[in-house]
Parts: sequence; structure tokens; C-alpha cells
Amino acid sequence: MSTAAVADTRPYHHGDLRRALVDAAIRILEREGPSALSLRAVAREAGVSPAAPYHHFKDKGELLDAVAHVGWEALGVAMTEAKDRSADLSGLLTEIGVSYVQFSQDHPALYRVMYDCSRDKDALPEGIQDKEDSAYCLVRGAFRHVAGPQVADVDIELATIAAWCAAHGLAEMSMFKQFTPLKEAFGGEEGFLRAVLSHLGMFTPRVLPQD
Amino acid sequence: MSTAAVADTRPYHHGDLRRALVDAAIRILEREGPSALSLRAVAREAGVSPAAPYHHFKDKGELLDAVAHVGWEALGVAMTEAKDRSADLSGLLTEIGVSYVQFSQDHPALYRVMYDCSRDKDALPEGIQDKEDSAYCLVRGAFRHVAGPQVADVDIELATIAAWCAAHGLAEMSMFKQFTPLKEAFGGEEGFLRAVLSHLGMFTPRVLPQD
DNA sequence: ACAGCGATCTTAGCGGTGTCAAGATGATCT
DNA sequence: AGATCATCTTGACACCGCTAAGATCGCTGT
Repeated sequence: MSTAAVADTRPYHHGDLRRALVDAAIRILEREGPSALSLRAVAREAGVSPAAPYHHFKDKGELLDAVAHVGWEALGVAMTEAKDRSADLSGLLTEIGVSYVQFSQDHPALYRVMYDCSRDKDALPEGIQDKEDSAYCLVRGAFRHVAGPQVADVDIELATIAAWCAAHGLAEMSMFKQFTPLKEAFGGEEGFLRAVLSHLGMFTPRVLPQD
Repeated sequence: MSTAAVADTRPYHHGDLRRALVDAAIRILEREGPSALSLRAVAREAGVSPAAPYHHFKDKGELLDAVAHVGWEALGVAMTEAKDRSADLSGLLTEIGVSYVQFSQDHPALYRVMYDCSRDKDALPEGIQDKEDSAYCLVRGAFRHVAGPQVADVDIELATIAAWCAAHGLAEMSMFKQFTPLKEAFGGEEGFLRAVLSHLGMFTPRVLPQD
């Protein structure tokens, strides 16, 4: 019994349904936003029955976890690119910060899912801090690189967290359109970001031995 | 034609059902978290039928707006108390920032609803920036007070936004329990908050005429 | 006073959702 | 080949947001 309508290689046992579901979820997310992301809609988008996902994910939350994981990896790539792009040391952290916030603006729905999943588990996803090439380690490494070896680990950690908090706060707040007049005053989106980030101060190499 | 006031919730059948629904919603929120906050559950908690809320709110979002409004007012009270509590000028903004983050930790579910509602409308709620005694104006006023009259309005605005971004980011991030070791290193919750906030720097009066 | 009106609340029902149990299907292994 | 087992479908349950129609009760004008 072959449908054989299109070159649609879908042999009722889908090749890689797990991957297809994650892709479908991201497609819906970018197209219709987070409120439209139901498990049934994902199954519909992938062309399978509403119960099919349960053979690959324990529940809806686990699918969202997989989606969020893809998002964190994409964010890590964007930040790494920003790091490699910035030649001088002084602008390193600012460049990374800008890339972070711009990612959140390019993929607002995905960014939201990424943090919603983290909140439900009371922890940032594993990929963000465990692996050596994670986004968190990238920022921490940048701070370490900028600050030099004499700064204590705990202070580097603190600086990293402070920077991450500021970037996340800015990412969420800059979605509010009431900031548009201020954005114009600072020469557009990126100018506004740089102004806020530089005002926050910790994206410039001022991490020094305290006291 | 006599009922000139639309929002004039007068007790007819139930008493003040509108208010009772908001209270019930907050009760559910604090007891079971945001995922349990369905319109039907709120009606159940208030002891009315599932359709009763629709005579006081257009839809679920409007109820959440009312809940969020209560939250913003409570946050404003907490921040004002912090402002009045801090005697010296130098610790003013830090004190306000700490009170902000601590509010988000005391009422995590409510805090989340407050921002979810804002996100859905692409703007912060009216009460936060329009009214003169709002939380936003309180922070801006503190910056203006600390910076003096020679600083331009646009820079005060930028400092306020940067501070708000940092506080919001810290509020969300500090919910993650992976920071607990670092929190202990800084002498508990409040010590950690003060360390991050002071590291961010803009909670100390360093708003000066640029360049 | 009393009829009418309109605001308030209920009942019933629609389509949608997450999730599970049981059956159909098909790839793989001996 | 036949058996096995992961995979996918069907069907069902409870809950959800939301709407329409009817019941209830206070207010108002005469």
C-alpha cells in the first residue's frame, strides 16, 4: 500500500520523526508564535497522527526541551561568530552582547521557549554551561581573557552572571515597542543596544581585582 | 444610561465578583503556579459557574491583565518602601533594585504573569510608566535625583531602562537554582543580589555628564 | 406598587488540547 | 517464512477557552 502521490518518502514508518517534529515545531513557532504551538499542531505540521509524538517524547514539555536545545545551540553559534568577528579586545564583550540580544529579536518565539523550558526546570539547559564550547563558557572565557589571570574565579563567575542577566533583561525589554522613540534617539536598534550595554558597563573590560 | 462608569464594579448578585475573581486567580497562582491558572479554575475557586467571568472580562487575557495590574501596584509599593527605607543617597538605587528582585522571588508566579501580559501587548502596562507614582517613574526620579539637573533627559531615560533591564534579568536568572553555590559564596540570597547589582554598576550614582 | 428592563449568573454545547490504551502496520532478525 | 518489536493510528477521556440562550434578581420609571 503505497500512497506514491509525490516524491514524499514517508513509509508510514517515518524515517526520522523525532527530528521532523522538532523542525515542525520551530516552523510553527516562527510562523505563528508560541501560543499556536500545540502538540497536535506539530503532529499536523509533520503529517502524523496526534499521538505519534508520544513515541519519541514523554510529553509536550520534552518536545519543547528539544526545541529549546536547538535554540541554545543556534544562539551559541551566533555568539561564537560575534566573538570571532571582533578583532580588538575592548569590543569583544560588547560584540557578544549585541549578538545575544539580536538573536533574541530575530527569533523571539524560539527565545521565549528557550527560557520557558529553563524556568520549568529551575535550571539553565545542560548545553549552556556544561560543555566547554557552550555559550555560557564562551562569555566566561571572554571575561577571563579580558580580566587576566590574577582575578579570582568567583569574580569571573559573578561578572559572567551579571552580564548574562543584563543581556537577558535587555533582550526581553527591547521587545516592548514603547522604547522606539529612545531607539531612534540612539540611531536605530543596534545603536540603542550598544548604548544600553555600554551603560551597563560590564561589557567593557573593567573587571579588576576588587578593592 | 445611568451607569456612566463602566469600571464601576457595584455589588449586584455575587457581591464584587470582579474583585473576587482577581483574588481567586492570585490565590491559585501562589498555591499551584501559572500552569494551573485556567479561567475555569478561577471560577471554581470563586464559587461561580465557568461562564460567569465573561461578564466582567472580555477573555482570559483581560483577567490576567487585571491580575498583573495588582502585581505592578504591589511591586510599586515594595519599591517605594525600599526608597523610603534607604536614608543615604549612595545606597538608594541598590536598595530599590534589591527590593525589586526580592519581590520577584517572593511572588514568582505573579511576577511571571506580569511580564507575560506585557509581552502579549508589546508594551509595559500603563500603570508602570504613565502615572507619576509608578514604579518606573520612581526609578527614573531616583536617577534624576542622584545625577543632578545637568544630565540630559535622554541619558536619565537610558539609565533607567538599563537598570530595569538588569533588574529584570537578575530577577529571572536568580530563580535558577544552579546559582546556589555562588549565592553561598556571597553570603546568602541578598548578598548575592547586592554583589551582582553593584557589579552591574548602574545602581551606584555614577550617572555623570557623558564625555 | 408594579411592570419592565437590564445587568448578572447558569446551563448546555462547540471546537480544541494533552494524554493514554488498544489495535494496526511494517522493518528486522532468526 | 514467521515472530518480534518499535512505530504509528484510532478512539476515547477530561479539561480548556469561549459562546449562545435562558433563568434570576435588583434597579428604575410611571
